[in-house]
Amino acid sequence: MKSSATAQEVARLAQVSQSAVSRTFTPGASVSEETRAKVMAAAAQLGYRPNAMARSLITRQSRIVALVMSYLENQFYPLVIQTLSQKLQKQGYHVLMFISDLDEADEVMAEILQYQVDGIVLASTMLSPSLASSCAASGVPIVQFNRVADTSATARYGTNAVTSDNRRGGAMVAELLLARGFERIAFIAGLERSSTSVERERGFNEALAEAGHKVYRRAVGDYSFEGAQAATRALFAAEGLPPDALFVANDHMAIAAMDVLRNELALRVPEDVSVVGFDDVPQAAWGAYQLTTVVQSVEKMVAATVELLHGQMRGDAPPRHVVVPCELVLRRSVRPPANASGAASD
Amino acid sequence: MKSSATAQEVARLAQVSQSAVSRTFTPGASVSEETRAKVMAAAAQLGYRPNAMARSLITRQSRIVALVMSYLENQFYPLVIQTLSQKLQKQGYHVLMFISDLDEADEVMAEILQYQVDGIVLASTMLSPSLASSCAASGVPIVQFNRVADTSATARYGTNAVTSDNRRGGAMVAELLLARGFERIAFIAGLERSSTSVERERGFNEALAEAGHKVYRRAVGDYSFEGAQAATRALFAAEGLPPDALFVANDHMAIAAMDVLRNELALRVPEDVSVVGFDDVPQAAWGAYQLTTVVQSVEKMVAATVELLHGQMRGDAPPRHVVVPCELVLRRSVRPPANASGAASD
DNA sequence: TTGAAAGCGATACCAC
DNA sequence: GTGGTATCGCTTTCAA
Repeated sequence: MKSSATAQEVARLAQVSQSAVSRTFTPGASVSEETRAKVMAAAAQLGYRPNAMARSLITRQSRIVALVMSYLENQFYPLVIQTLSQKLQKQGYHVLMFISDLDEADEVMAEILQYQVDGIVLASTMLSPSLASSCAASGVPIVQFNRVADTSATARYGTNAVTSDNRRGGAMVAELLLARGFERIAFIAGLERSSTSVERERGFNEALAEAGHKVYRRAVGDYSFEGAQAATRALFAAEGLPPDALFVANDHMAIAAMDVLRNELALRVPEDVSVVGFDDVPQAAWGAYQLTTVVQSVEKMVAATVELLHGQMRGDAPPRHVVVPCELVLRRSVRPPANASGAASD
Repeated sequence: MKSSATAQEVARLAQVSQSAVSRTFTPGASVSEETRAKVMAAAAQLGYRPNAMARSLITRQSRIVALVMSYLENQFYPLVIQTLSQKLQKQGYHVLMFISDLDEADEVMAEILQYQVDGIVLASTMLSPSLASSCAASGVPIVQFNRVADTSATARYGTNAVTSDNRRGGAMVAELLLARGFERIAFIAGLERSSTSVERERGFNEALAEAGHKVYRRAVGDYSFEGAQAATRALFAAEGLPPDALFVANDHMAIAAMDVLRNELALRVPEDVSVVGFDDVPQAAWGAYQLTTVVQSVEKMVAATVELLHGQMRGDAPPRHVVVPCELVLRRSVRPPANASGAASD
């Protein structure tokens, strides 16, 4: 048996019309209990399942959402896949994965459109103008996840976005480090052109400035493990006193940084240098490092994404940029206040 | 513009038949340069892309492969997604993701089959007999990745599998630990019913026995982070001398174990206890721990999977169980030989 | 409630 | 090489 049974065959076996079969499998259609029973019996016997391709050809709904990502090394993204996929599955949608380097985005876009997807989620990838316009042209709703293209383009093409409050998150880090009395605070940026890195740095710098401080040293890690390792080496190889605190634009890079600090430079964290990250990676990632980080909730972000997508797919709801608040979670990679070493208060 | 252009419209604009349009977009069809040019121009103008749904309806090929996974916490699996997705994309296939808890496997299966996928990759999930039979019935080739159901079922339904040489890998660990002179070697198992854990343990025990040794203590971690933490606590809380070496059935759990050793029990790795894992997780995961591990190459395993799938989809090639060799990679989580502490030789 | 018939958008087989 | 036509499996009017 190569192909599974068709509605035609089920109809024949059940002694009803093909339409009846169709109705039986269409929620909320009018079928008598009797016919339905006959159809279900026949269907079960033949192992019949409606052909989603044929169905979507006519309903113009594939119930497929495309998820585009550029790389999964960063532990944050697997979590996104899992959460998004599960939430969508509950609503009867499915995720078609596209791994794409940034330069082949247009090619990928063409493939996506062929599958008549109902929506697109763009994660860890910037929406190029050409991509945005081909989306707009095809009328497929698209949500940018975690990163946004420059707002001008977003506004122009009416695209949606879900990000966390990166700017505020960056500020929270600055406030923490200043309150703990650090004096030589360094920063490792991600991809210079990504909105996440830019916003986090902006908030960070603003808060430092407000307190009359400024960043001590700065390097770029391009959101890669290797890049962050190199950036860390550079920050600590420069002449003058080494940094006493380090804000890294995401957890993935923060882990790389701590790896270098501990295993190459023989520095202790947090005794010699404190480290703060950003994102939300599972404990398996930050475990050994007990990384203090600004957590952006995958759960909330994905929920917002699904909701946005839904609204767009129904046709109501205008495009929006949803900003999810984030939260600072203290762990042992930041040195506690000097006057409170040990006991908490009292 | 809601829906994109159809071949019909392109044909009209290009002043050719719809067939000509179809041929233009069918690699290796016979179209004159002239027609092709006319069609391409019209297509470009209308933003035409063939509708994959309609196409697959008639070609009976969706060029979609379903990937079923149960959880992505284990860093090994994101790598699998990425590699598999990229390799398949290169061949014109795409990955439809299904996250499934083991108990809802049948439900998921039904959904998968609706999409007329060309193949199924089952990772981190066991193939239940019912699942296997519904696959066999539908004639969709299926490859079990990394785990296998009991071989009897595999043979019966003629399913494919790709695993690494877990048994030999387990033996390699035993040989290493014995050669280094450890005496109280403990083991943390994964899911007791999974072939990976069973085979790794079997090889491990066999090699120990061959040298006249046996495992000192044993606990079960169920392949979860929390389970492995608890298992580690149990192993070291038992009365008597604590283990001096620990073989953990996968890296994900090994990281959890080392987390407990270091952060809860204040033990040093490898000075107080050596640890060995299994799998192939990225450096971001093992970095701080410098975990010694048996590496099963994702690259090779995925390559084998794609090849298997291909053979099955073409119809030639019999079902096979491909066993990929694995390799022991030494890092600092295992104490070096006592007589060679420091310099390597000389 | 039911069945017959008209497509959805593309491919494949056919004569020309 | 090209254009007509049947067909893929299903949903959806529309009469009955």
